Amino acid sequence: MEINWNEIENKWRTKWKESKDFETNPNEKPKKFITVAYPYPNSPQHIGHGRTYTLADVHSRFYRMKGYNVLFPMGFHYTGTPVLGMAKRIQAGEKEILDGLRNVYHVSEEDIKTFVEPIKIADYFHEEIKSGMIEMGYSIDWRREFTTIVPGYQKFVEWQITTLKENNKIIQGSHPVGWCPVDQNPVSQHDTMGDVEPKIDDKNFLIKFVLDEFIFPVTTLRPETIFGITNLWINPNVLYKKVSVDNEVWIVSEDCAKKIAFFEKDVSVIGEIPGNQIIGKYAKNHDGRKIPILPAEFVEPSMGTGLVMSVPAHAPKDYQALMDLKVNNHELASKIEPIPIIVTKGYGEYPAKEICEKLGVDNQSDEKLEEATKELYLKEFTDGKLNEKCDKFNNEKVQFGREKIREWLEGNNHLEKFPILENAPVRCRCGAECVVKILNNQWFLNYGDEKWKELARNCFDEMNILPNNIRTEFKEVIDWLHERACARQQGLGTKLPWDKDWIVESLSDSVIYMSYYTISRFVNDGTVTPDNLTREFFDYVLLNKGDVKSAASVSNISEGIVKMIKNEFDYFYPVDSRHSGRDLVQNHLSFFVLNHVAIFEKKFWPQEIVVNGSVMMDGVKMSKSMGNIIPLRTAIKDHGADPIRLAIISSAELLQDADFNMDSVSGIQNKLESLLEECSRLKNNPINELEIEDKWILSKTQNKILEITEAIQKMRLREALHDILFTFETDLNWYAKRTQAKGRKDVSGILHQINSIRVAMLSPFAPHIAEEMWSKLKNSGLVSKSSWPKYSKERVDATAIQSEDLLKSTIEDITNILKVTKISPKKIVLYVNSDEMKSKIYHKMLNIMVGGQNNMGVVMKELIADPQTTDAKKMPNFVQKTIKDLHSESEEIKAMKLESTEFNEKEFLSSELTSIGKKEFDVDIQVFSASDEDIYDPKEKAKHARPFKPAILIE
RNA sequence: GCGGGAGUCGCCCAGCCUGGUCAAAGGCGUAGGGUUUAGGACCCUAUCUCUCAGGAGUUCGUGGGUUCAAAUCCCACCUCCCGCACCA
Repeated sequence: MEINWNEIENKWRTKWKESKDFETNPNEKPKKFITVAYPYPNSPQHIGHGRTYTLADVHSRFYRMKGYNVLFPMGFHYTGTPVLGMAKRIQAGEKEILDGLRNVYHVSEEDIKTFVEPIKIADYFHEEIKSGMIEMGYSIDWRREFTTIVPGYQKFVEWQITTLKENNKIIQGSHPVGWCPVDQNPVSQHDTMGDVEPKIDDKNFLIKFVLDEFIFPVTTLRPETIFGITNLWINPNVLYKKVSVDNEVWIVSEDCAKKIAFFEKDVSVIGEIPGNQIIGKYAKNHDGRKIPILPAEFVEPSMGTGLVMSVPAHAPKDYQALMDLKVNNHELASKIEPIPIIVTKGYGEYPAKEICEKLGVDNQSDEKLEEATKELYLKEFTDGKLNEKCDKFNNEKVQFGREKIREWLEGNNHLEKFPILENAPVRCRCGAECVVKILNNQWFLNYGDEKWKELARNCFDEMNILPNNIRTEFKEVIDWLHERACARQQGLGTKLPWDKDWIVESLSDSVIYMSYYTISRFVNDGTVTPDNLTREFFDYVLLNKGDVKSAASVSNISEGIVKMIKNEFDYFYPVDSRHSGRDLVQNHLSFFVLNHVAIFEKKFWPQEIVVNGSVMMDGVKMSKSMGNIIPLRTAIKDHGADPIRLAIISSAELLQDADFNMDSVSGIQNKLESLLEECSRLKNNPINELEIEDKWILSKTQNKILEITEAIQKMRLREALHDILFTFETDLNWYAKRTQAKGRKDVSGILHQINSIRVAMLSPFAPHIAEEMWSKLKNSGLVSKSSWPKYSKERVDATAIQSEDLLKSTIEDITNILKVTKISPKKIVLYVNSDEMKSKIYHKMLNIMVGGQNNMGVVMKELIADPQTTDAKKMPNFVQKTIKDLHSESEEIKAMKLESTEFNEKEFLSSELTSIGKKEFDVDIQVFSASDEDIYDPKEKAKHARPFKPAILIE
């Protein structure tokens, strides 16, 4: 049967829409508030984006069927800069981006023309993404939709950021950023040529020496080496500048003078001095020692200050430069000996000397020096220890000592940060070369605050995190977080209420917005206007601060409306489940928790976080440049929404990266088609007296309900789906075999019942086709509104399960013998145990072993201790073999056997095995009890029979 | 460096949290059979080694340990992947 997916899906979507099933208001039922990180609309969503939303939708639909009042809303995050960069590139007519829009995203020329305006881009993709979400069948309450630049939301963010500031969570400070000197703006990846992120290295430092009336600053990555300094290097061929910096005068290279002008310092060049005029002078270090200044050509004026300090014991370049001078009998240099300050395993006193000799370095322009430097720096950093020359830092490991020395020097005004562009040169789109600028008036959220962190930890401790093994990662993130800039100078968004030069940064205006979903529907339907959303209003509704009277009067709305909105918030909050991709663990999800604990009282703290991995396409990462992006809507059109949903879910468990491929989609299509076909065939006939296999399959169905429900609760959707679609099939196949062998024609009613349960459980995963199946089964109403199948232990028939199990294992044994012996059977005879003592011992052993005990000694001891079974010591062989039998059985079966009532093996096998055995092996099967008078037992097999393990004779 | 994660029977990948149901699911590949005018698609069977009686042996990166029992817990080591910020 060919399925027209789009047609079926459309049909059911219309039904859902008409019945307003997903529009959720407070009612008397328990609620679940499930949210997903809203999308940033600068491209259509592809299959990868679909994953998080699909998982959340399954989650929502599941709880809806479980009887909860589920709110699943959606918004759109316009805040940020990427569309600005896009608009600029489109304005400039850049071929790459235009081709992408045309060929990958299929945007019409007309629409592209409007894209010179950033908001038009966002608007376009907003609609595009929304359509895709609807087509995927997401059960979203669209009445609550908003974008982050609508006035109501901005009011909310203003309130949020003001509240944070008043709670002392926001501080001002300095921060280095990538900066375009021409545009006078910070640059991010989207603003640069080739889309490179300007990387700032802030592990670079400037150390001040004093040379007469001047400051002689050098730059270094290793502040700890000041203890091993022997001299300073200057390039004799460079013309240095005398520069007034605040109230000091520095000698630096011209390049450096330009850089520090962006460090919020007062900088002006007041003179110059050739490098060779400084050679031979002395500069004083932090403890007043006089350090000679020597010439070295490797010193580059573009690096740092253009001046370098020399640590010949540990820096290969310094060592080699010193050697070069000594070879030329430089007078000053010949008196200098390296001062070792770090002890490292595997190296002697002078590591730099050793490594230069090992690599065969010739002179200071030797390329091998780079390699030597890299190797030694790393080794000394990871393994090295500071020695007694380092004064109070003696014995510190370099990794920790470096930081301490830095702090100490900085405290004494001998050291400053000197951030550099790690991946220079980075060019702005305007063509200018970017620099590092230090902003002194940047606003930060003070995530480094220990008290704040502690609150967040409390929240995490009580929160459900799925999968749980990502919990440690959150702990680490909280430990590691520190101040984070929360405002920037460009992009879409909300202005800082107290400093209108700044816009609230996009990761800071998206942390507690879930609460706004409880308000947005009243803004959207006109109950309130953005002007009504005053501070007093939010304080009352969200924080229960103040009283309804003044909140209403200040906001200029009725008390009834304020109460109604507060009621809505109180009903839906807190967030019961927050879904997001794993890439947001380090930022959004952690900020989400931090901001909630900073603003809301404890009962409104988030309850659960669900994190999922990303999606690969045929085993490789999806990327525009690879051209392997499939827009979600295209995929839906080609394959149907449900097959895509299932393919995404079935390809990986939560945190795993899912590998999406078209083979699995068509496999799923086939599966669903045959299931639909079966549903059309099944009649809801009355069910007659149940036979043993009926009881078995119904019991199995109960077990499946239990397993699947538990799996979904843990968001192990892949496992659940797999059970619904495939594992179920194994049991149904066995059932079919059994009923066919018996020639039964009356099973349609039972299969109808089982498949109804199956379809109901499939419904959250593949909602459209499940509706279709449900209607083909002629069940009433919508399956999405039916209730989730309930597990009841009473409906599990332990005897049926153990007897079917006996049947299966007996057939397996016969097959096994046939396989090994390669004989074709003419006659099969079974002998079941009839020894009462064996049965008694067997039961006793079940009792002993059901908890997992399987030690022969222990089992035997317990058997002998019981007078009923003390005879067990006469048959150790039997006990040992039985231990093996039971050992290889599942706990579930063991428990079943223990539970089940008296069971007659012979009767069961002779009535049931004959039919199925005939079908399987095409011979008649005879069953004897070992004690039967008329037994046919030419090979004396009967005595080997054990309970649930009949002896077998094949001729 | 700091932090997180992974290494499973030809390949991909489940199992590990909660030890025994594990020679270890599923998919691909391969082999044999069926169906088909052919290609394709589909169905059945087999797929660590040995074994003519339902059995035995050796496996889950390497080496140790805990335990009656380890793919699963602990320790060490090797290899690989990812994140480190003001960016959504």
